[in-house]
Amino acid sequence: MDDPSLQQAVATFEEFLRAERLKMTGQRRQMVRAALDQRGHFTAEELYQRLVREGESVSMATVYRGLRLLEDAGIVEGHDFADGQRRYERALQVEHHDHMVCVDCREVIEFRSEEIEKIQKGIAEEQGFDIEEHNLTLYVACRNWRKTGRCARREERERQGKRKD
Amino acid sequence: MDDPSLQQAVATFEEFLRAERLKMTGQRRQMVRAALDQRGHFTAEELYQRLVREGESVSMATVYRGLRLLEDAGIVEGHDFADGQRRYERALQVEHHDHMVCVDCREVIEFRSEEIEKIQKGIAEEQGFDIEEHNLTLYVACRNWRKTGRCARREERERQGKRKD
DNA sequence: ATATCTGCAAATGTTTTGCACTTTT
DNA sequence: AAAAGTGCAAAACATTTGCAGATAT
Repeated sequence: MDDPSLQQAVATFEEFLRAERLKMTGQRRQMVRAALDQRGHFTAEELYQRLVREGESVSMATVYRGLRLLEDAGIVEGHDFADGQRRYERALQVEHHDHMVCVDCREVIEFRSEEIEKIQKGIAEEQGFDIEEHNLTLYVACRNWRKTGRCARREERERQGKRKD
Repeated sequence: MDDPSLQQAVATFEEFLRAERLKMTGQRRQMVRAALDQRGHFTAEELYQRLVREGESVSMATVYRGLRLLEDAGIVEGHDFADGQRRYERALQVEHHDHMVCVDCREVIEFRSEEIEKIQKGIAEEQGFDIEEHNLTLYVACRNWRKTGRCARREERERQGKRKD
């Protein structure tokens, strides 16, 4: 509630809303809070469920509409991991990165390569383009999974008691 | 009809089907033909429309079911360009490449970077993973588009008479 | 006051599925 | 004959939208 980075995010969002002549509402404020507090990547449904669980009064429609605004405002960033549901993650104070997704456990691992970024930029420029955004996702299998048909990390997590991280 | 690469694709598909104890049918044969003949990237709907236009007897359900098989057999490759529709392209005798998609005209430009591939592999291996597949898509804007709000290539295509390439 | 929001339910668009019938093997 | 494939219409999903009433500026 008195998290300074939350304060900053709310301020950023208010500024964005003002510029667009939109309004700050309880639902939107709660979405900012919940989205920042969510660790890792989350879907619209997950954010909605969380808000409901916390007793907030909000609907799926509002969550979808709000996520679009949060994304436009740069509070969250949306990704498409090709599984039919858009995923979001906080974008404020987070340096840009790409993703690896385990094809078995769906765990998302972040990574960053200055070198790849640079090459990408060069390739686009060769063709006269500017990159607006990009998606680099590696779909990976743990080595152990290839051999055993099971994912080491998933098993590890299960062993630790299924807290859904 | 006597395209050797079509013959090869059909043979490859038949082999795949046999191994899976599935059957070759007229619809599936027509799908292979049409898919290979389709230039660029196409959606399930586009392939279906084409087959219908050509007078083939096929349904959307069969196209969807067939595309999954064609993909599993390595005849086509599916991509998700985050616009809500899966796109396919022929995968036989085509070297691996990544994509740039113009955010305005949606044109798809292919490119290839040995260097990026190498770095990706290294990054995954550092974490103990093997890459099963990957998606590298640059969403780009023509420089001209940034200035004028219109896409140079789109205009060029429109000027040339709207043949949908 | 007035423009914007919200929730609801209905609509959307893509892809999948159940089922009765047809075709391959 | 048995197993698999097909078309149809219905279902499934994630996401969007129209609208009437509620709320922020």
